[in-house]
Amino acid sequence: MALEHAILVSLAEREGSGYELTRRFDRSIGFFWRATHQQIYRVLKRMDEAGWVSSVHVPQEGKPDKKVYSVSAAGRVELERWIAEPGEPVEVRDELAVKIRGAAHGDLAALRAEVARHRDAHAERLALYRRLADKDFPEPGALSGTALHQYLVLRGGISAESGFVTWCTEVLDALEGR
Amino acid sequence: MALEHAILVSLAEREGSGYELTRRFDRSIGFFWRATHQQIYRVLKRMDEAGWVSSVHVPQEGKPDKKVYSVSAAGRVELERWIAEPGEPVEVRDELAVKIRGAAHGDLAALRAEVARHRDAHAERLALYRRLADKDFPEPGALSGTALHQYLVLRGGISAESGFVTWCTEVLDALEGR
DNA sequence: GTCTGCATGTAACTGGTTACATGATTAT
DNA sequence: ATAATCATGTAACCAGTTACATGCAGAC
Repeated sequence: MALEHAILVSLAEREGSGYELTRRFDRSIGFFWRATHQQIYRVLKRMDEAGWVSSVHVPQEGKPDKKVYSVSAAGRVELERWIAEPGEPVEVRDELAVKIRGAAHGDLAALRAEVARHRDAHAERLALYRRLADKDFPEPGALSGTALHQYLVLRGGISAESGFVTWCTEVLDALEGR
Repeated sequence: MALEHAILVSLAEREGSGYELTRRFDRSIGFFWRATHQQIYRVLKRMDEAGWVSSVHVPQEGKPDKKVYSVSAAGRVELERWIAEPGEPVEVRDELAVKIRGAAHGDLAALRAEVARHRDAHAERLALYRRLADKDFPEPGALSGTALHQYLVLRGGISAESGFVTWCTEVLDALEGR
């Protein structure tokens, strides 16, 4: 149950409305924990009831009003508790791996095309992460605090995506049957 | 919706009961698509109704009887269709990344311990995959067919787990504050 | 007598996705 | 005109987890 906590982390960095959180989950923190606006609104409501966040109604001109959420004292306690709590290491769950495993029961050419598609998608993601790292953290050695933490998470994304690209390439080579 | 297809792949390799499938999902194919027995029984029932598999009641001595499932013609068609169908590339969803991102709002020492725990778990998983690769595929260059496909999937696991280990180590170094 | 393995299931719940719904403002 | 952005939600559904339930055989 980490969406609550991902929202707490995001709101602790900066308060915001459900809509603004949705934008953030389309980028940054959402690269590592995706969520749709429906889910975010539902969970925000639950968190409000639990007292982890509080909201202020903010009227706007030319735009619809919004409800701005911020982390309460209880929310900060909960966030600290959760960060220290041991969790399960990520488990791989990869549809493509299942397809490769079943390659003998399908069309090899189609599967190769699929692997190439995944390789390209991961390469694009990797390029994006590298661009973000270069732009936002040009001097990694000098980082500390939240900027360092954000950089480290981005490094994890770069590591994961470059691993996928390498693996897809290896699979393609092996399936080419040259 | 890939559990159906993971089961089809597994049953296409060898027929088996729900219980036997559960054992397989504790190893091999389950390393890349985990499932519990409850889920497997439920999905097998649905697949039977859909005509993708057929079952035979097999009486046993000294053990409870079992229902052995095998892939039907319709199931083989469905499996081939699914393998050729484009799917979504895996998305990273990592609780640990969220915790690191929120490090400023928690206890750093506890977080370091948590990262070290994850590093150890991934290192263990990596060692297991390497052991399996050495044992089952001692001559990777000579592989073809299903054995090659199984090896390639295992290579993906090795790549992913070694990526995690490297990343955790990098994070620990950066958070040591030396 | 207690635990492990074999074997199959039901029921309740949680988390996440997809579709539907509304309505104003601004840019093309 | 039409699409995109801002803003918030409901409802139905699907997938997956946890807990509960049964019962025999064989090993320690």
